[in-house]
Amino acid sequence: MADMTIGRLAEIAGVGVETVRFYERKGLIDCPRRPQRGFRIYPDSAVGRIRFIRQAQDLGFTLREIDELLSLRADPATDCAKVWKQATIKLADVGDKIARLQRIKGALEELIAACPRRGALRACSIMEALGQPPKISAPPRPQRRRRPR
Amino acid sequence: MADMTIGRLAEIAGVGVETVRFYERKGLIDCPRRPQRGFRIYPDSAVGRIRFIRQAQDLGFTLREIDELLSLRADPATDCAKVWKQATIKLADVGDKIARLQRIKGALEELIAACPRRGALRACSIMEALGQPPKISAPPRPQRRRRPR
DNA sequence: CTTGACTCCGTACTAAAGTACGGGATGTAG
DNA sequence: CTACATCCCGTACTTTAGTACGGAGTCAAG
Repeated sequence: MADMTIGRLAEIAGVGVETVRFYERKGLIDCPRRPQRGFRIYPDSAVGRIRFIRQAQDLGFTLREIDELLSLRADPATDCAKVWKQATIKLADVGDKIARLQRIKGALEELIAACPRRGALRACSIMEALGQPPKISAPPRPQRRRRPR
Repeated sequence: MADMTIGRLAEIAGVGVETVRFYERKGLIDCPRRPQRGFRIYPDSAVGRIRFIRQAQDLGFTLREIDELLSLRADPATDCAKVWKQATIKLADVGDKIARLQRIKGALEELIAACPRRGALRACSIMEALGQPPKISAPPRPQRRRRPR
């Protein structure tokens, strides 16, 4: 099984047809459009690509970040040092996410263990496990904060 | 230092004032509005709350999910078994996220290790580490897929 | 050669999560 | 007491990530 139409691709990858076209517009999947009559024909590797995108999204990466992630394996013409740097940054990012998820996990486990499974709930907050100041220690009031995301 | 106005809270928590009001509207932070003249006054615990929300968001939880997460520590009147169930579900979810992030991490480490830091790039894709079929094995073509998210 | 499923493209709409705006009230430092 | 920073509320705008729609072209089975 190789080479499929957009509908089939969308189906096995578990997304809508429009989503595939959307990702194409965003440059997240290389556009194939073998125009034997205008129809897009995809290699089955496209399935993995789309699955990767969904997974990464579920892990908190934006499409932009996923694009960065994907372009790490891009054309061999790129400067390798640049790629290395990008990968290193992403690695730190991922490590950080893991650490924080592990804190949540620990807190959840504690919560679950502490729960007698009947009666009222003891004081056990997941919140305790997080919310510690990272490093933003209140700059000297630069009037009207602005924080994009 | 306890009890602050919305502006101060927003500042230390590292968000905009509007965001705080937005979270209040969404029921993510309990509305304090001690109306000694309409102004909202927050206890400093609100800082942790907001930080928690941002962290969780960064880890791929939606505000709705965060609400679920937070309501686990809610009022002691709730049935404990219900809370336990919710927590267990979330725990599985978190474990899953961690596993997948670890796969990405491994792939990134490999990529970094394989990169000689100069010259052209060897064939090394992060994509390899993911994209394996979860379980959706193409249902018998139920005509016109539909997949919300 | 018709019919029904599938594709094309562009445009428009939606939902989530904020951000910005504007006009009015309030509180506090000088 | 007056300025000026903050606060109030509601409404409107923005970005991200899709979804939906509609009219037309296309392909394959009967």
